[in-house]
Order: sequence, then structure tokens, then C-alpha cells
Amino acid sequence: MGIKERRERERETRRNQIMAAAKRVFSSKGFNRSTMEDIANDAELSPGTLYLYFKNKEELYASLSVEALQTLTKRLEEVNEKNDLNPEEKLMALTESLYASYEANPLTFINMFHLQSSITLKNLSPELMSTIKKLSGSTLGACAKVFEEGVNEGFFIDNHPVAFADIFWGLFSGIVLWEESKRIIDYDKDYLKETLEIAFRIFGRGIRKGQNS
Amino acid sequence: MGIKERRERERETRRNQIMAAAKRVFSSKGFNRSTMEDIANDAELSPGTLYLYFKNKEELYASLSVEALQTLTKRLEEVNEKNDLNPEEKLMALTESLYASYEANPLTFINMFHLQSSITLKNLSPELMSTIKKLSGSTLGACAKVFEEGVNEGFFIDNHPVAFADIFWGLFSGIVLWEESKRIIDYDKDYLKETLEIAFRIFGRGIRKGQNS
Amino acid sequence: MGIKERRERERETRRNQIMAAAKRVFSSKGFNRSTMEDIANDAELSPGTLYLYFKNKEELYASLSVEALQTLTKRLEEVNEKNDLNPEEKLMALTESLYASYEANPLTFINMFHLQSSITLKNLSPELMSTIKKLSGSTLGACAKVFEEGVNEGFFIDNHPVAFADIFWGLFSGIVLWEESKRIIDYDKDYLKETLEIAFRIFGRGIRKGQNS
Amino acid sequence: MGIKERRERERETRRNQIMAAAKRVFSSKGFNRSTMEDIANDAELSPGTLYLYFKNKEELYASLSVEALQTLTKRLEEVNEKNDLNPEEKLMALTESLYASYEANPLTFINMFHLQSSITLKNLSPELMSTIKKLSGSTLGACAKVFEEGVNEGFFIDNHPVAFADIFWGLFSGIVLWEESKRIIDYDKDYLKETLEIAFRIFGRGIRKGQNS
DNA sequence: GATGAATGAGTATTCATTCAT
DNA sequence: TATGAATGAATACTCATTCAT
Repeated sequence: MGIKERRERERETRRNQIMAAAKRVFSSKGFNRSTMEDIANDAELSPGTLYLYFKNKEELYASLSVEALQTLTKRLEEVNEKNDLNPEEKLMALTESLYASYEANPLTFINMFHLQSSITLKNLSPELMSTIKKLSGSTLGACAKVFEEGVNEGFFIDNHPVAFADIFWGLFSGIVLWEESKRIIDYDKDYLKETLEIAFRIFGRGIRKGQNS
Repeated sequence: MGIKERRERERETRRNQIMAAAKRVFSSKGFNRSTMEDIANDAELSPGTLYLYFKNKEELYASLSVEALQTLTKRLEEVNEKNDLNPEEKLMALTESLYASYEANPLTFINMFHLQSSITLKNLSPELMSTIKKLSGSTLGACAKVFEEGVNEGFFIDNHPVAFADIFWGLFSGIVLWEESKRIIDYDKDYLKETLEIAFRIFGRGIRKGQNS
Repeated sequence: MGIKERRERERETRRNQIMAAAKRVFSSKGFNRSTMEDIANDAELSPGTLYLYFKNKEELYASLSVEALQTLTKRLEEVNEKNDLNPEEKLMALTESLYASYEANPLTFINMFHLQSSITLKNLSPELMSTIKKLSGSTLGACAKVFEEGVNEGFFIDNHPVAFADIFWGLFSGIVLWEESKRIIDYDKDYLKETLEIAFRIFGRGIRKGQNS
Repeated sequence: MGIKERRERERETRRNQIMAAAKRVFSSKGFNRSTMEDIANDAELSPGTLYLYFKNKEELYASLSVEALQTLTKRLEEVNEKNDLNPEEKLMALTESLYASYEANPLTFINMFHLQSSITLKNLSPELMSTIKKLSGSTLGACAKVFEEGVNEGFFIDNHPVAFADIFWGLFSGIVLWEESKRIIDYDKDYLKETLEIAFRIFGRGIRKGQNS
């Protein structure tokens, strides 16, 4: 059993080693221009070894997004557990968590958005697909919970509370992608953080109760 | 002269014929899985002919987004020219224009979002790049004008009017991509229109003046 | 008949126009990298027109060598007709003719050598092949005549007079090709003329009679 | 270490296997009409494997000439090391070495001449280019040494000993190419060996001292 | 488990040639 | 004659994946 555990731990280490390399390579070249050999070289392993840990290139790629989603979900759930915050404060914390996750790993984060809306998604193994589905649900659920609470406690308007989480998430990802594209086009400006702050302030204002709408 | 003009018209027709085929093929298979031969077959032309009208696969792909951007820009500018609408009504009209463009060609529209935030952008010819840059600017400019007007006329809050257009655009694209990904994951639900309506109502509420913020 | 003649003359003009363009293009890019469109552009004609005057790309290419061979043959025969020169003087004149032809059109001249020893030769039309064969024969014949005369008149040794022409021609083309390759490798030196002079002096010395061999 | 050595040896074997196939295919079809698939089939390997050993088609082609040059250089240097021969005997040995190399591999030898005077040369990798340059220098150097020695020891005339090697080499390659072209044109005759013998006898006579020039 | 040599299917692109006008 | 748009066959090269060691 001790041996089995050690094996398991070693296996996990190797997996992480590969994912770290994949993250670097995919981030710098994008999915198509990255080759399995590039990743193997970066990980100081042979190409064949990658296939002992990941079924194929797509699953390796998707696993990075899964990892990012996991971290994010965990952070969002932690926000929910902070019972000393009122809904409005939780909304701020949610926003900060999203941004922190983005900052920790901008490119993987962006890829995650792409993954979610692409044909790639259709080619994953059922298991991975299911994992993504579940994580995606958790992430959204964590957000939704904040909004439901806010509606119930009379902080937020109650027109359509179920859609708030979608809008919150869409607002964030849309602005990140859009600002990134402007950065590519203009090469220099970077208003992302500022824009996000304004966006979420407007969003908060839009859903806060006690305003004449 | 008459001949020259006819040639030009024929050339334009052929170009459109190719783009229509490309739109169908790219939409159903995505960029990577679509081959130039697929597109040629769909257009009932030979592969070689495609290269008489488009420098390479990437430029053909990008030209679809350019077309979508052009249509969109035109629509948004038309909204601005409607002098009988007040800023709040213009905001509604803007929203409707975006949605109409999306509905007319969902997949090209989504690809346009992807194009804007991807490595692809870096490999286009300078001319096409410049076109995209200009169109992108026009689109944003048309939105910005509505918001500036709204602030000047006292309809909208004036915290950061310049960012409103970015947020407006990001909000739309983010929700579209996100809802699309949920549709892929869940296969059946389609709340997009509803979610967008709520989103823009919240956004309008958030930037409308005369509310205690 | 006057019309027919004019037609013929026009046809000849157009042919020359194409060959001049082909000479320029092939010289700068080599056979493979030159396209029929390149040549058509240079000639300010359309690609289709080229095929009204030349069966295909290879024949167009070969026709340049034919032209060079024709000029050369003519010059060599003129040498033979100079009855006031003795064999040794004729040999000098022969050498000068070869060099003059080379200088007038170095690259076509070099291509001619390549043509003569390549697989290309096998793909020509029988007519063109026959023309080349005949011209090649004339060229060599003109040289051979000088050597025969020289042997008969007791100027040159008579070991194997028939081979002298071959050696003479091979000596020239070999040195030209070799010096050209050295120029490509070293980029700067150009000893061609000097080397050729020495070579032919040695050759003359080698075949002159009255030396203890 | 034993493993590493074996790997290296296997690698070398495979490289030779490919080069042998390439030699056969290029010899029968020429560079342009030979495809990488042809060569792969001949070598009983897959096309992809060829690229593990050669960067591209041109480098594979050039490597054949390099091999021929290497063999030749080695032979010529061996001639120089034969201290029991006088310069005139060395000249004969040089001639025989050239011819032996040609006979061992006529078509590769001819290609080598073509390579040296063509546009191809410009598209090789710097390393290969440098190798060719160096080998080319060695070959010529080996010849030059014989002539210098001959001049110093009073066997050969001393007009321009430095050019003798160039002429010697040019004489050989020119005659080979020229006789080959005549063989293509006439299909049957083969006077090459005979012509070469006469040529070198004349050359030897031309540079031998003690003759009234 | 780990390797890395070998595979071979897959495809963008070119360009000589044709032919309707 | 001249055009030039259209053709479509031909091919070098890549790279995800496998498997013998």
C-alpha cells in the first residue's frame, strides 16, 4: 500500500510536470502551432511518455483548462463560505477572485474561454467532457448562490436572479477577450483592470435594489 | 470601360461565391478541419481558383470576419443617425442591431470574436490587419458615440463614459460565447436571447443617471 | 504574298520579344523558379500567347540555347573562312570567338552547357532535338576543320586530330562552369579570362608540332 | 556508452541506406522528376523518415555530391603522399584518380558538376555550403600541390602554375559533360575514356618544360 | 515505466497548360 | 491572334501517434 501510494504520488508529479510544460508551450504558440515534441522537450521527457499520461493532444490541452476551472471553483466557493460578508461584499469578493485567477495565469484562462465555445469541446473523451461539465456547473453555481442570497436578503432586484450568474461570468470573459484583442491590435494599451472595475461597478449598480428602475 | 467594369463585377461575384462556400464549410467544421478542397468543392470551383481571389487559407477565413464586421459597423452607424431617438432608445437600438447581426450569421459572428482574440491575428497580411483595425475602431466608435451623447444629455452617469462602449461590446460577446458553450455542453437549452435582454436591461440600469450610486 | 511576308515578319518579332523576356527571366531565376507567368509579364503579353509561339516551357528554354548555338556556329565558321590566317592564328581566333559569345550572354551560354548534359534534352520535340544535334555538329565541325588543317599543314601533331575539337570545346566549357562555381562559393574573385588564356596557350603548346614529346 | 555508440552506428547505416536510394532515384530521373516518395519507396522507408536524416530534398541531393567530393579528395591526397613518384607520374596518377572516381559513380559525379555551377548552391544550409566550400578547396589544393612541386622541381613550366589546377579540373569536367551530351544526342558512341587520355596527354605536353614555346 | 525512431496519412499551395471569349 | 480566368494534377513536408526495445 505504501508502495502503491508512492507510485501514485510519482505519477501525479509526472503529470504535473507535463502540464506545466504544456502550459508554457501552448501559451507561447497556441494549440495548433505547438507540437507534442515541443512539449516533450520542454518537459525533458520523450514524446512517447506524454501518451502514458494523456490520451492525446486535445485532452492534454483540455486538462489545462480543467485545472484552471478547478482553482477558480475553489476560490469562488470560498467566497460563499465567508459568512461575515453581506451579498454586496460577496459580489466584490467574487469579482476579485475572478481577476486573481486570471492574473495568475492569463493565457490558460483565455484558452479556457476559447475551449468552452469551440468545436474542440466536441472531440473530448466522455470522462473529461463530464468533468468539465461538472466544474462548469460548480463555478456557475457558486456565483448563482451569491446572487440568490442577495435577492433573498433584499439586496438585489429579483427580476431574473437565475441569469445573473451567466451575465456575471459572460461580462468578465467578454471583457477579457475584447481587451486582449485590442492589445494585439494596438500593441500597447492595457486598460483591462480598469475596465473590469467599472464594468462590475455598473453591474452591481444595475442589480442593486432600491433604485428606481 | 464597359468591359473593365463587367470584369470587376464578375470578379466580385466570384469572390462572394467563394466566401459563401467558405462560410458554410468553416461553420460546420471549424478552421482546422476545413480543407481548401472542401471549400472549392462547395463552391464548385477548383482549388487553384481560390488562390486567385485569396492569398491563403487564413486570409480567406479572416475575410469572413471582415465582412461580418462591415455589416455590423454599418448597422451601428445607422443607429447613430436616427436623430429622433433619445440616448436610452439608441442604446436599445444598439442592442437590437448587435443581436440582429448575430442572428443573421451566428457562426461567423462567433468566429469573429475568436479571431479578435487569437494568435491568428498575428499572421494576417498588413492590409487585412489594417482593415480589421479600422473596422474595429469604427464599431467601437459608433457605440461610444451613443454613450457620450447620453452622458452629455444627462441620461447616463459620467464616471467613465469612454469605457461604456468596451463594456457593452464585451458584455455581448461574452454572453454569446458563454451561452454557446453551455449549449454544446448541455446540447439543448437556448436562453441566449433572454439572457441578453436581461443583461442589457441591467447594464442600462447601471449607467442610467438619477439613481443613488 | 506581301501580306504573308508581313505576317511572317510580325510573327518573328513576337517570337523574339518572348525569347528576350525568357532570357532575362531564366537568367535571373533559373529554369525551375521561373514561371511562364513571369515570362509573360516581362514580355508584356498574356501567358496564353506564349503557347502560340512555343509548344511548352522546355522548348522555350531550349530555343534560347539554340539561338546561342547559332550565333556561335556562325562566328566559328567565319573564322574558318579567313584564308589569310595560318592554323595557329585560327586557333587563337577560335578561342576569341568562344569568349566573345560567352561575354555577350554569359548566363544563356552557361545554360547551354547545362542543357547539353542534362535530362532535359530527353524531353524535347524531335524537331528541336534534331536542330540542336545539327547545330552541335556544325559547331564542332568548324573547330575540327581548323585542327585538321593544322595537322595537314604540319602545324599540329597528328596523334588524334579528331579529338582536338572535343577537347577544345570541353576545355572551354569546363573552365567556364568551374570558375563560375568558384565565384558563387567565394562571391568575389573572377579569374575567368585569365584562366582561359593560360588554358588555351597550354593547349596550343600541347598540340603544336616540333616539340620533343 | 555502448548504447550510444550503437545508436550512432545505426544512424549512420540508415543515412547511407537513404543516400543509396537517393543516388539511384536521382540518377534515373534527375532532381526535379524525383519525388521524396520515390526515394522513400526505394529505401523501403516512409517519407517522414527521410526528414529525420535530411532537412529537405535539396540537402539530400547535395549530400550525394559531398560524398563524391569526399571520396575524390581522399584519392587525390593519396596521390600526393606517394613520394616515390615524380611530378609527371603524379600527374598521370591524378588523372587516373579522377577517372576512377567518375567511373565508380558516373551520374553522381556529373550531378556534382551541375551542383557546383547552379542556383541550387544558393539555397543550401550554411553548414552544408561550408562543407562543400572546404572540400572543393581541398580537392583543388591537392591538384595544385602536384603542379607546384612539378614547377619547383623543374618538370613543368612556371608561367602560371597557380592556374594549372583549375585548368586540370575544368578540362576533366568539361570533357565529361560534353561527351555525355554527345552520347545523349547520338545515343551510342562512347569515346570518353579515349578523349580524356588524349586531353591529358596534350595538357601534360603543354606544361612540360624543355619544349620550345 | 520510459524511450525515441519510425510511421504515413493528411493538405496547403503552385503553376504549366487550356479554352471560351 | 490575343487574352487571362480557370483548371487540377502533382508534391514537399509535418506531426500525432505507435511500438519494439
